[in-house]
Amino acid sequence: MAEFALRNETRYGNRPTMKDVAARAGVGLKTVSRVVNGEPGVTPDTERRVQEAIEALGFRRNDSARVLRKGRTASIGLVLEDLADPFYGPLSRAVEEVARAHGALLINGSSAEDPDREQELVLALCARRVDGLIVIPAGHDHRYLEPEIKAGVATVFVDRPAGRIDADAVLSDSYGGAREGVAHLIAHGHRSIGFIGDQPRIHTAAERLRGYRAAMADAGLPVDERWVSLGSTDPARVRAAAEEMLSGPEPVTALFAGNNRVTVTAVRLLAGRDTPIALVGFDDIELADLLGITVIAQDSAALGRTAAERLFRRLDGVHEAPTRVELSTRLLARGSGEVPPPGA
Amino acid sequence: MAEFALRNETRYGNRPTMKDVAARAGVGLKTVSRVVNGEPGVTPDTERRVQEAIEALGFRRNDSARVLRKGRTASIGLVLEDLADPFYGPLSRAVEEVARAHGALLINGSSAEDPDREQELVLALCARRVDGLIVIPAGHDHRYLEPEIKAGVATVFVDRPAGRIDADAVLSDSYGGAREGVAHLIAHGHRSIGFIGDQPRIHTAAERLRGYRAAMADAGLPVDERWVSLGSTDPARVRAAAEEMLSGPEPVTALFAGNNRVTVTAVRLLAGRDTPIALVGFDDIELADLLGITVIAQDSAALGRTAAERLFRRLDGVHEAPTRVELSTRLLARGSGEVPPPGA
DNA sequence: CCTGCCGATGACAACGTTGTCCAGGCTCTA
DNA sequence: TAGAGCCTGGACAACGTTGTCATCGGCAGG
Repeated sequence: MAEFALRNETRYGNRPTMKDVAARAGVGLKTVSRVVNGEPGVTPDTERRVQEAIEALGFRRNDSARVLRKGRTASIGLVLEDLADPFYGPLSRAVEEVARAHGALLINGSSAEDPDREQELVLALCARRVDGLIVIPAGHDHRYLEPEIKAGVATVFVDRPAGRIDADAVLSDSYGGAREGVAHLIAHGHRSIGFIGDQPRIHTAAERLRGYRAAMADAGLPVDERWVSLGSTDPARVRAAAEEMLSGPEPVTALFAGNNRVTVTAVRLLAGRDTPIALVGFDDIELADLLGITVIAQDSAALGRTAAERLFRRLDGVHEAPTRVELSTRLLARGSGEVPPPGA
Repeated sequence: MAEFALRNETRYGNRPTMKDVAARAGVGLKTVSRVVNGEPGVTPDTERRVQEAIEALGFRRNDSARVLRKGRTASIGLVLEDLADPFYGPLSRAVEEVARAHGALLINGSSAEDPDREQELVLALCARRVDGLIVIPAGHDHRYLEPEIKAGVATVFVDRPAGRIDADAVLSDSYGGAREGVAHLIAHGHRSIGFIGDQPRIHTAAERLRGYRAAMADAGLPVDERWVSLGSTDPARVRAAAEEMLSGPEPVTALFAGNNRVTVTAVRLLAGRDTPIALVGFDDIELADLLGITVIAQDSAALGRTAAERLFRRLDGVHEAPTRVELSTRLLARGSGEVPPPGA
């Protein structure tokens, strides 16, 4: 496990300190501190002299020292899976918005869906003494966080629950959403429906598959196991899986895509075919309205906002048992999900 | 200007320190430090005892104190305009990737295109003593950064140059890209081409407009000022501007969209019309291939990577004059830009 | 057996800030 | 006019870590 090591070759280019400012202004150290922090008890004249010295020296308070002294860093950590995934943009932005409202900075990093990297990142953030953590977990065992949580690091999991510890979680209703989406396809006459999802160890992928099975069972439809494919969301894999379901003796007439990456690949694939295949995807996609893609939309901004608000509530000292919140999803019918099966 | 204030109500839940570990292991403070940092000169037996104490207490080194002592924070700041804009996802991810390779963490925030907020954020990051800064500037006067840069905070601007100071910048060739895109439309027979862009005070917007004018001039075509509209990228404004250009006595037969947000709105608008209008947009968009949108693509990941690499080169002590790098763009012809004018 | 050396270990100061507490000078009142 | 009380300003310790330097014990060589 690589280390986030500090280098010790160089030091700051000798930044001025409060001591320097004090010397220049001809006042005591603590007086400078008072001025910098807007504390009362400084004559206007003294304050002016100090301000001038600050200006002249280009002094900027060293928050590292401040943090060391005060114990709080006014920063929170956000660990997500991939900054470049459009799903996380609004989420991350919502978190930042809330953090800003609470005067906190955001430190973030991506786990790239690798549990080791997630742990490495989280612990690096804890070493920085972030006040709180928002984590989209990649791993399934978060017991390594126990000492941190006990020590007071507020922690909220988003999009997927924590593994083997009891912690706050803010999720989308993957099960319900998938169930609704598949039921939608069934309602339009489909009886053989394929499901292509992410790796089964990912909680949302498993939940969505569960929703698929539930919808099929609700309708009394059997599920041929060749219709179900979980695995990486690599386009080649998804494409191969879809092609297999669409060919053979008993091809599916509709596809349910387990997340946005799968949906994109499916759309590309289906665009190249002559017979129309129905498609419903989990997650909304930009321009999906123009392409007429029916999706189960989750509100990723609300996910982030809810998680961040919960985090700050905890930081404000609210003590309650960890809770799990599930935000509901919305079916957006745009055409691709309303295609009837051939011959219907 | 709001302050990123530390709260002082509570302290950490009393985390164990090296002193505690030392006491428990029955060794000196410095020995613990040595073990934690993997320094040589510790007997295997002593090391084991210390490790056990660390484990038992759940000790985690306090990097704030470490930073205070060592002078380097091993973190860099990234200030961008909007985390939710898909253009910045890959950029931000690329920066993170490079930072990670150098063992640094990323602290980031959005300016929301507001110069005051940009300054506030940048200075908050400087107070945290980030080692370096990557900034997508919203403002046009960055003299406030001079003391910081002088004090050794490496700074690289991305996407837009710095204002009123001499600093590194990594840009896309907005001028050349727009010129190529407009020339492409001209080559397909268009003579009246509309340009809809972002606010003129934004450098890239101005450069792209300059490219537009250059291409028109190259072809000896006059520019009717009603064909040019700069302003907010709010969909309503863009829509209104486009509709005005497309109606009236002398409607344009093609549109050049100044950035991804404008392109999206334009695509929506044009999708609702019966007569085809040619469109070229600056910035690529996901699924643009399926929609057949011709774009001038910039490599936002390369932008971020290049900037971050430059930053770390400076942090590694390389001293050279600030430079400006311009990355070239690529025209991706997908259909919408190859539509001929009506009657051609 | 003594000297010198080396490797392991710990004592101590310093990093830059803030909280506590005290000193000195002022005003106000009895 | 003296004492009480207030306001301003500064000295000092502490936060948790790391760099410097001294110490201690053992071991090899004389």
